[in-house]
Amino acid sequence: MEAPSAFVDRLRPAGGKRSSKRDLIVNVFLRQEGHLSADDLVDVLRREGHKSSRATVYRTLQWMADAGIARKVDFGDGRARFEHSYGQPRHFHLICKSCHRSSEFLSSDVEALLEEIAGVRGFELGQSVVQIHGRCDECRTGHRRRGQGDVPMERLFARDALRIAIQTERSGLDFYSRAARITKDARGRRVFRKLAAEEQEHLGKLEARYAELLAEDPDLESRPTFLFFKGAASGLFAAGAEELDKGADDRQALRIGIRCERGSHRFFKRYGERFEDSEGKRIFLEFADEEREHLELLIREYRSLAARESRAQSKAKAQAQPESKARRPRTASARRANT
Amino acid sequence: MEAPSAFVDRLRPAGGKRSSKRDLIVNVFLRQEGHLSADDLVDVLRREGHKSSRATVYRTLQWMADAGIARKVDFGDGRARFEHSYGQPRHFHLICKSCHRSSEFLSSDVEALLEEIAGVRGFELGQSVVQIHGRCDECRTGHRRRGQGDVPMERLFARDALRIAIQTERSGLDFYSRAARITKDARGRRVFRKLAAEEQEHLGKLEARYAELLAEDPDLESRPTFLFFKGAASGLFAAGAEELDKGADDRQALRIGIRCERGSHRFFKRYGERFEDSEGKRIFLEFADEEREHLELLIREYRSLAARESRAQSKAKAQAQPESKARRPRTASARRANT
DNA sequence: ATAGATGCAAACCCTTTGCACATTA
DNA sequence: TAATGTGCAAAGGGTTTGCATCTAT
Repeated sequence: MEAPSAFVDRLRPAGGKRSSKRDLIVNVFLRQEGHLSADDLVDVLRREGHKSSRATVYRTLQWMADAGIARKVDFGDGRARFEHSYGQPRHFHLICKSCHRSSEFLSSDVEALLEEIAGVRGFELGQSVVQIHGRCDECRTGHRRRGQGDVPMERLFARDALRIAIQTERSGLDFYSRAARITKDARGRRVFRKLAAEEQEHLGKLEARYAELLAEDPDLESRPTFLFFKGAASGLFAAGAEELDKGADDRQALRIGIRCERGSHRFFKRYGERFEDSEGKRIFLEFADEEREHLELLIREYRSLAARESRAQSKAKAQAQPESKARRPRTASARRANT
Repeated sequence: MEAPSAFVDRLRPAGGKRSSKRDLIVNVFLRQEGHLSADDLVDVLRREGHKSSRATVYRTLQWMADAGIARKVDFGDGRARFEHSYGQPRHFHLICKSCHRSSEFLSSDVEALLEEIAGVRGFELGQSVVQIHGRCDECRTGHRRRGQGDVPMERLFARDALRIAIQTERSGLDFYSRAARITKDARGRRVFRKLAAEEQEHLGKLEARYAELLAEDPDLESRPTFLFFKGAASGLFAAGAEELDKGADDRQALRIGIRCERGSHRFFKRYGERFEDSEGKRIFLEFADEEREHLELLIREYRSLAARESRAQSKAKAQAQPESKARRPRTASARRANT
């Protein structure tokens, strides 16, 4: 969000010389919110006391689009509009045909479907356009809602990413608490407790960051959802917890945990990578990292438990050589878990 | 698909007088496939030996759009294109930025997500635009694939609707066969057998229609998927069958069946209603109707079974008055099923 | 000094409109 | 006859371009 000029400097070598006029236009453009047409931008410049010819503005907008600073969007009203892409994840649009304003949203679910469709059709996916045309809340009801254009999209993205992460963390915490409760093996119990504690701690951090975000902008919480995210990973842990409740031994509990963490890790990694540079992306990728660590821990523990059991088993066998068969409850259940 | 002129006649009163020129332009337009710009249409007319001024063509295209004969689409290249909407469900586009051709697809899953998003944002949903911009298969690989523009979209729609219906029907058949096998009550077994037979019969009809479609156009099967339909109802019956395998008594089997049919009915009704007039729509709605009938039959049977059981129970109670407790296996399991 | 940026006006492209004329109801 | 469609050319709006002029490297 900060240092847009540095950002632009990085992009500058993309083509051409530095020039005070272009710098000016770029900076003014980056200060604007929403979707500007070329003429809108000319007006803003004029209002700020600078005069530039349309041609230059058009050329600069083209230059920004090429450099990746701006994105051209077409709302079908005959004129091209531009939005800056600095720190803004690619997003889709809701366009009110009545007041002609537009708001943004993002849906990984939609993106995933489009990706899949493109794949099936043998299409190399470029940019996708998703526009919902209709009448906005205000135009329908006549009531003015909390403003929409004021909050930087990145903040909304971070808010929603945090919400999803928190929800997932909560499910994870619940899962590990239950797992710790039902695990008989002392070491395994310790591992689950540790993971529960970590989830707890991370949850605390996420909630603190969430509170911080809200403090920076008290209106933030009441704004409409920006990031739609249906196939959330929280469901995985919830399902895992349900499985635990149906009765699971230590090994199964570990297996379920491994499955959940693996899914969760994939999920956040995948979606984190999909988004553009922003706090939301960072949250998802950090999350993915943490889940990976948990995953590795669980796998180590699973191996250790298996090794200990097999040692215990051969020991029991050796002791019970004269007897017909030693009971091997853990091994039996593990075999069941394998199917 | 047939009688487009009748279709146009119905639309005609929408405004204005009949005129030979307009008729001509409309008819020529309706004969074209794909997405025509105004100038494309002028060219086609000229090639067929008719001369019309651009102005008239523009006015006629506008008129067709107003009348609902044509839809204006904007691929972002500065010119408006038109596609005829007669018998064509609303659809989305894949646009090749290399060869500038475009193909269509339809995804109920995407539509459902957009609907949901619009709802959350308080948007009254109008038309949605979904465009996947990228490079098409041919442009990427250089290989020419089976042609894409030749098959009327409606036929693809019907093909895919049939495929989905057939898949669902198969799952349903499997479910009812299993249910019939495990049901102890003779009447209930008969009901399941009847339903299985009906599914079998309907399946046969659908497969016949599918074969017919393929016979009408042998290339049809090899064309890429047009209708993407993920949350298919077939999953419901498969899950139901799985539940049956885990052990279910007669009552539970009926309950599961009711749940599946209800879901299936809702599903096909909902999606059938979403599409525009076409064979695909008809298939879905017919399907929904059939599922509704099955649903009603199952519910009747469930009530009948419950009544018979309760009669048997009170009779047993009366007979066994002196004894300590009569065994009531069905009632006990029914109680379990309730939770 | 020279490649590149700017400003102006003209050109461009797609589309709509004004107006005289032709057609239809 | 009154209302509507058609053709032509002109105007519109958004955008690009040619060219002379500046300005950074």
